[in-house]
Amino acid sequence: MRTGRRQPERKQKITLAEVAKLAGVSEITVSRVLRNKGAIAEATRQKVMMAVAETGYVPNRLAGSLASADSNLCGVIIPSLSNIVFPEVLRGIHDVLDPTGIQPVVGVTHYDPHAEEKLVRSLLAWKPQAMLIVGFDHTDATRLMLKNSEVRVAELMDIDAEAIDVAVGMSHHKAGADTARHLIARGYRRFGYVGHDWNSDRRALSRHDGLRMTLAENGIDIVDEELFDGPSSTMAGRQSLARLLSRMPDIDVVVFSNDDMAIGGVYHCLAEGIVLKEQLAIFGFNGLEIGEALPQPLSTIRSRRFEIGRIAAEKILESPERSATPLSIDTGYEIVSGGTA
Amino acid sequence: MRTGRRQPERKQKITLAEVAKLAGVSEITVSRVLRNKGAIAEATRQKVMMAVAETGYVPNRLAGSLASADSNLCGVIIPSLSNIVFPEVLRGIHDVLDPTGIQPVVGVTHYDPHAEEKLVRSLLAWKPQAMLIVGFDHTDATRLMLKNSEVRVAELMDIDAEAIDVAVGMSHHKAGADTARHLIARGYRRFGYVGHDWNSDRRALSRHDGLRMTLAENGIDIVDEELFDGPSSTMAGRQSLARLLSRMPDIDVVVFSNDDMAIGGVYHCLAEGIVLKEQLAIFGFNGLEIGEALPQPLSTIRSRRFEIGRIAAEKILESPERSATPLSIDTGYEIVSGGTA
DNA sequence: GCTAACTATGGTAGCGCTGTCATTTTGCAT
DNA sequence: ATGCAAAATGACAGCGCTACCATAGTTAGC
Repeated sequence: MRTGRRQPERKQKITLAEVAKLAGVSEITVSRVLRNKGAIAEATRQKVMMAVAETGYVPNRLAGSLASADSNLCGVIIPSLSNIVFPEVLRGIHDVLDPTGIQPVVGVTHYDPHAEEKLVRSLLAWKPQAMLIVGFDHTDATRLMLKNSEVRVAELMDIDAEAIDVAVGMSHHKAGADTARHLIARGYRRFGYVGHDWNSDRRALSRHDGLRMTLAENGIDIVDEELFDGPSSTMAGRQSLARLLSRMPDIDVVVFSNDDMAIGGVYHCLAEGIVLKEQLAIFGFNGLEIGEALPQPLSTIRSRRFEIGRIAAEKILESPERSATPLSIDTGYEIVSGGTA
Repeated sequence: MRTGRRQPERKQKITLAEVAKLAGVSEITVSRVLRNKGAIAEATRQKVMMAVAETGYVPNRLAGSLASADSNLCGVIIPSLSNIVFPEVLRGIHDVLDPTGIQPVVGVTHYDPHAEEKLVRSLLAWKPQAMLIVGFDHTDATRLMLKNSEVRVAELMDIDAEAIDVAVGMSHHKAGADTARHLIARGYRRFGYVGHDWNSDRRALSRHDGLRMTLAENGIDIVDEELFDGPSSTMAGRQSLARLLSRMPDIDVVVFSNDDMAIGGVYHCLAEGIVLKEQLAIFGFNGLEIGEALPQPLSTIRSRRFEIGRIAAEKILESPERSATPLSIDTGYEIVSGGTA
């Protein structure tokens, strides 16, 4: 007897064959019923559905995908789950994938390009329908794998570099520049900056560069900067602003690397009785809901995170073929005047 | 000629066979090298690795998992991506899965048990190693599928019901009760409540029940409640508190359904010049970082979201077999006295 | 020198599906 | 009846891997 050669005690799994036998039809017919493919007589469909219900059959997508060379999986790679912005992008992606039945497999890099490389490698092994990946900050190997993989690739959040296939996002450099222009127009001249770890968050660095360059073009220097060595957080923003002000009390506006940090700055002012805008202006980045609800809504730039996810997913699903030339989609942003600057 | 029968122009994919031919060994040897399985001579390993590098071979996990009946995929089902708490749980899960190479496939239910059912069905089709799912609020069909699936199942966040396999979380009912006791001990007697949509967030309802019951045991009624018909948000909290106070100005403490809402309440007080704690006390739930950084740190209950994810994932990986009797792990919580109550 | 016990490698048969093509059955105009 | 297209169904091979078993080469023990 050679049957049942492997895993002698393998769980007596229900397969198409059993369902087919019970329904008195062939396997392929069951398969067709389950996939709504091809013409099926109503009576047959019912017989099959009953057999499916009776057996509690659960199809094996591993087998199905292998046979049809079409996995219904989609790789999503984000840098972090600690910050609400990436889950928001994920949400946009999810909203588009959900009705199509494509399932996201999520990887988190912790801002480490080598971790990203490993992730890309192992996600590609699932023959995904597409790969959605945050940023341009890849290793050469990663870029090569993605290029060779023939799957659609979307790079998210940023459009300041050449895409592999499609990039969906905004120019962070330009956002930094616009921040400078906006604040100069409002009369601020003595700029401070409070940021977090640039090594991980390249986009924050990009904004800072845009800010600094445009200020410089207008003959303005950043008076002082305080960089927190770690991920952004409200507490880090609060403490960093305190340190900055103790060194340089006569700054009149502080640009923060993002809203988390900026809200911390607002909290510092509230705690110290510093009158926002009059004594000190604060400007963030992201446009989080929690900044909007502040007594004085946070002045910031609202990025369109949900849309970035949504549009990227849509673009990628549009066609299984990569576009001939890399495409870059600018989702733009909005300057929120707010009440703190 | 029957070869290349399907997808005549199918991408000339590199398979184990090509690598094997190039390396001058058999397929199985390549497979073993790649999986570090069985004894391989160093010279052979090198030959194989060179062939792999040369061809840019990417293994096909669909085939591998099908053959070995072992998918390395893990289903994760959460209600929402809009609230930071679920990404935090995801992070805990991710931290454990990452080193094992198991990849999470994420589904989002939007608090809809039928959406959850569909997700469970389609995730089970991937023959996942385990399923991690938030809450107990399943349809009968969902519960049945999970029970029959033979995969390990962890239900997260809550332990107030019987688990299918393992539950990891805390008692929300008890947290509500402890909130009541804590606030009574601090001398508060005129209680208000501000909440959000209970139909979706059953755990918030559970906390409310615990609060109300324990207050009642102490002869205290909730004076007035304001329920926002939608998901929790800072803005909703702010506006709801305003409405509550306009009806009932002489309340001395308001319990919020969670920190997002409570922080909105704090903002309202800051905006209206209501002195926190003295004129009005505010109490939240979750223990978000952003509440901690407030000028007066938010009084709240800190749930251990990251740990819930971590412990659940660890428990599930411990053994591929389900425990004989359902297990319930209480990760507890911590009352944060804070500065607002 | 000869068996025992490894170590290293290969042959082969599926895993559970689906694509292709062939075949049978039906509907309907003639 | 008759013919013919369309509708239903089925047979079969194979997707790319890995488990199982077999075999060849290598060392050790006595």
